[in-house]
This record gives sequence, structure tokens and C-alpha cells, in this order.
Amino acid sequence: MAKPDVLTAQAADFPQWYQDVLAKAELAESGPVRGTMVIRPYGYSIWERVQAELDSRIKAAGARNAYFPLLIPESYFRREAEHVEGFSPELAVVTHGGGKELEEPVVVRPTSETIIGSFLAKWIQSYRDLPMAVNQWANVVRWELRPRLFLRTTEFLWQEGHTAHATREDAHGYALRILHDVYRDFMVNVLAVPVLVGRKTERERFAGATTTWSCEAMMRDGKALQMGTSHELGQGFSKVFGIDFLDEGGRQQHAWLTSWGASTRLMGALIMAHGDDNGLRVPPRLAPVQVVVLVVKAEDGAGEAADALVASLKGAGYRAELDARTDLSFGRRAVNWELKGVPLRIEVGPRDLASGSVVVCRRDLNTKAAMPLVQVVAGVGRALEEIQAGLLAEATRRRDEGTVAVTSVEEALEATRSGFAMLPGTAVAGLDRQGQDGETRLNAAGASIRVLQRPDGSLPETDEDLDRLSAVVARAY
RNA sequence: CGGGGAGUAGCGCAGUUGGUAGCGCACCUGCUUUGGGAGCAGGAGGCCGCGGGUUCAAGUCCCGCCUCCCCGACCA
Repeated sequence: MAKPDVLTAQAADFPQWYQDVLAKAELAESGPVRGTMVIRPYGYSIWERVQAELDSRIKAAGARNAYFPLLIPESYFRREAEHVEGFSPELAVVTHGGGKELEEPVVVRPTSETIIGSFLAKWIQSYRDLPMAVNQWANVVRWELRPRLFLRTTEFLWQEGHTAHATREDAHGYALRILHDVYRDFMVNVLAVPVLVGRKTERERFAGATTTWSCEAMMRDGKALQMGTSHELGQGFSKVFGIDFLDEGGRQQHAWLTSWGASTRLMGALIMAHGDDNGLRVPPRLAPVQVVVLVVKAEDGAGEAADALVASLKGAGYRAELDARTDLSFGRRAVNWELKGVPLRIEVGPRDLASGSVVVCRRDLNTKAAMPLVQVVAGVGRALEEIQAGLLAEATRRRDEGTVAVTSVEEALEATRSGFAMLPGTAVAGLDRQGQDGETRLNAAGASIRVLQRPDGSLPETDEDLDRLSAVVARAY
């Protein structure tokens, strides 16, 4: 029997493919209010794995979790000029409560620099209190004009870390530590998505930050996705919220702050970096279900053998699940697990069992192979490692092949039709006949500078001159 | 917020010159099935996006609004 198309092909219509995956893999759907999102249980189980992996890295970096209020006095946002300018257009403002108009409107947090800053000011008195690092897992609201599930929703889930330091150097070092040890490490080693790290341009940086560092990845359609950012906030918020401390010499000083966040947008990265025409492909280290054992037909001991196999897989530490449903056909169940991107599927049926073997199906390559039952547990471990490495290698190859070095804004724009362009900073800084710089012209044509790097790919200094850097140019989500 | 599409059963869609709504999948029941989205038979399911209007009569015509999708401007 020929396999019917379950999804719109990526090549036919990538955005439609994305919508199809969200629905068929039971990840998420829209809520009744524009821009809101319902994350379904399977999608949320993946998010919980994202949270667990990020959370352990955040704690290893010395931050502790806390929780701050959803509702923030509107006046807090007015204190920092760039912050208010950047966030005003997307604030949700509550004007009524308890049946009355409020004396001071409150905003639903779009980010928490202001409210957390106001408490850091209370908690920090001395250089001995520094550095101070808190993180919160929360929902935030930014009124969006054009929502897309997981990629850009009015309400989304994220973690936001906020730290205070005695010196600019310490804040700088911590922002980069989060960028590398939390975000890049998670993205590359768990999510299996290769990322370019670099500095945002002034135009792209966070409202109120002095420097924004970012991890950017290429999706399968060649567009870029910003997956996590780490900001150096300088002393701007400290000055307006009074986050001050006495240094070792007894002098009053403003603390140097950082903030950093990664959101449910990472779910979009997972889908678009790895998914294929059969659905999602979840890297094994992230997968909430790493192995599904499918009972082909509950005859001749297949059910019992599958049950025992799941038990031994779980005993060996794998996240395994049994699918012994008899009310759905074999094909239906196989397709469903492929849509959900489970890395390994083991089919247990009477035919193979008669010869002491099972069929092992790899989601990354869509291959099937018989394997003796006694070797399965060891074979699963090996296969999961291969899948993890294979997905990263495939995504890296795809990105490298989709990235071209160019020398002009025009060439960069041409390259962004299918991928990334590496453009010398000198070409960005140059003005055209209308006096427009390269970034303005890129933006006008629908592209943007994702990050600035040194030509060798390393991170520039905070104030390193554009002329000596390379711009990663792409169309972005 | 600009430009372009579209809202009819859970999902995808058809619905002619206006005459009171249909198809596929999914769902329910029964039987037979289960090695790649099973078959047969029977059944249930509708504020036709919302609000006005025209008309004896509106899914269909007119006006207003809302929502969703795509492409731009803004963002995680």
C-alpha cells in the first residue's frame, strides 16, 4: 500500500508544512484571543525537557530561581528611556480591577528588568552581596501584530535571568558565560542545532541594553531564528532603580546588570531545524520519548515480549513507551510516532519474534533493520547516540552549504533568498548614493544583520569597530 | 498596521440564476481485521464567523465588524 502524504511537503509550502506539523504532531494550537497559544500535552512534554536542560545549566552558572509578579506598575516602565521606548508599542495595560478603574494602570510584564531591578535594589547593599543572580520561569505578554505559534505569540513562556555585578568586566564575563555555557551548550549538545554566536547591532539590541549577544540558527528554509539572547545592561537600570552598593573602599557605586532569556521559540527551532516531510525529528537527548516499542500484532507472545522490552529499556535509563493499542492499525500507529519525531521505534511482531529478533526503525534516516532481541538494549544506546550526532551533523552541513561569503549589500540580499550571507563590516558601514548605510538597505529589502562576528567566527569585543567585523545577514523569523 | 487570500460538522472542502445544507476524513455502534494512515454495514453531528440590512424567502445580495493564513514594517 502506498503511503499517502500526511503533511504538506516542505518544498511545496514551508509555512503550511509548519502548521501541519503543529497540528498532526499534537504540539500546539491557537487560543481564542489573537496571539495566544495552547501548548498540548506532547508539545509541553518537550518544553519540559527544554526547561529541565536549561534549568540545570542556569543553576550550574550560579543563578537561583525565584518568582516576581505578573503585574507591574506602569510607572516602572517610564523610568528607563530606551526601555520605555522599546516596549511601549507591545504593552498590555490593565486599567480596571475589582470593578473599578485603577488609579495607576498596571502592565502585564513583557519582561521583568524593572520589577526585578526594584527588588535587587532592596537586596543589594554591599559589594559582599555581589554578584547576585536570579532566574525566573514565567509567561510574558508582548502584543504582537503578526503572531505565529511558538515563533512569535503575544503570550509566551520563557526563562529570564537577571544579575547584578560590581564591575562592568564581571557583568560582561557573566553575560558571555550564559551565552556559551547555558544557551550554546544546550542548543548544540541537546537540541542538536548549530548556532552562530555574536553581537547584535545597535539597531537590533535589547531596549535598555548596552550590548546584546545572541545565538542564531538557520532553519531548513534558509531563514534565521534568534534562539537566545544575553544582554549587558550597563548601569542604566541601576541608576533609575537605585541598585547601589558600597564598594571595598566605602564608596557608593551603581551595580552593573545583565539579563538573558530563551523562550518557547526554541520549540519552533526544534521543528524547523530538524523536521522533515514525515514530521518532527526530536534529538534523543531532548526527546520525552526516546524509544517507542510497537506491538505489531498481539499474538504468539509479542505483547509480552514488548512489555518486557520496555521494562528493560526503562531499567537501562531510557525514556521508553509501549504502544500496544489494538484499536488502531499498525500503519496508523507507525505514522503517528513518526509525526511526533520519536527517535527510535522498535516493532515487535510474531514473525520476527519467531527468529528472536525485532525491527528497529530510525526516525532520522527513516531506515529499518532487524536486530536480535538480546542485543536491543545495547543497540538502542548506540543508535540514540548516532541519531543525536547525525541530526547535528545534518543541520551543520545544511547551514554551511547555505552560507556564502559576499562583498556587497546587493550580493548579500541575493544570498538571503536561500540562506545566510557573510558580509564584511566595511560593506555594511558604507553609504549608498542616498546616504543610506548597509543595514538600512538590508532592512528595507526584508533582510537583517543577525549578528556581528570577527571574520574567524569568534566574538568581538563589546566596542570592537564594525570595519574589522563580519555581519551574518539573513531573512529572519 | 499596509498588501493579498479565507471563514459552511472536530479537520479539509463543495454549495449553480436567492427557495431552509452536502462530500471526504475523523467520531459512535456492530462484525471482520492489524508487518505502513484497514474493510463492510448502520448512525450521530450545523447560530453557514458576528451584527445589521434588502427580500415572501439569504450560506448565496448589500453595509459594518471580528478572526485565521501568506507577504512586508516591529519583536524572543
